[in-house]
Amino acid sequence: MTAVPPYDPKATGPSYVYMRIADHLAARIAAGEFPPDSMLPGERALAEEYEVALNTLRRAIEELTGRGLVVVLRAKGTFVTRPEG
Amino acid sequence: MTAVPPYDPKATGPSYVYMRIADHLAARIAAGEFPPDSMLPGERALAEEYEVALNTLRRAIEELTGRGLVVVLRAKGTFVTRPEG
DNA sequence: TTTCATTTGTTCGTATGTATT
DNA sequence: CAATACATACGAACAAATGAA
Repeated sequence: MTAVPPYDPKATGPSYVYMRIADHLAARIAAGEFPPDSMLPGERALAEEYEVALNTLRRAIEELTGRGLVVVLRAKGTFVTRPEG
Repeated sequence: MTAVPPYDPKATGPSYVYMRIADHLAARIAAGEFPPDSMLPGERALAEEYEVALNTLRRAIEELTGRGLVVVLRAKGTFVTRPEG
């Protein structure tokens, strides 16, 4: 399992920034970069990393919660869910 | 069934603007002001009426969709769902 | 108890994009 | 093509919850 290529703002794929970021984060999770139960970097850190506004990054996280890949706990962090359980 | 009192930005209740607006809109729906299958006023109109930013009004609508009270159809409008089916 | 740092949550105002009619 | 209506995205500021000091 190779590492997920860095996020490329100009890559082809889903039209919307938040969706591309969600896909990219999902791939990083699937690749084991963020294992089950681990905490993701903070929203603001991720927003900086992906070079988007906070709201846009939050949209991406929202997408991941919708897919059941993460759970968000206020003032605590965003955590990778364990497949199944 | 009396009419829903006008929205009061300073009233007590849920702390968040979007939640108070969602509750207010839900009451208007329940009161029959917006009957099943009817279209709500546009987002911008409602944002003006409630004196909030567009994003905040949209957050309130999101809350209503979560409650199953409305469905949002892009470029068509926001429609009141029919209780049960 | 109070304070502080950390992290997510809300709200604003604005601009631009996309889908439907 | 134009009008309408919802959708995405930006940047900034402030609020609220949590836990540790």
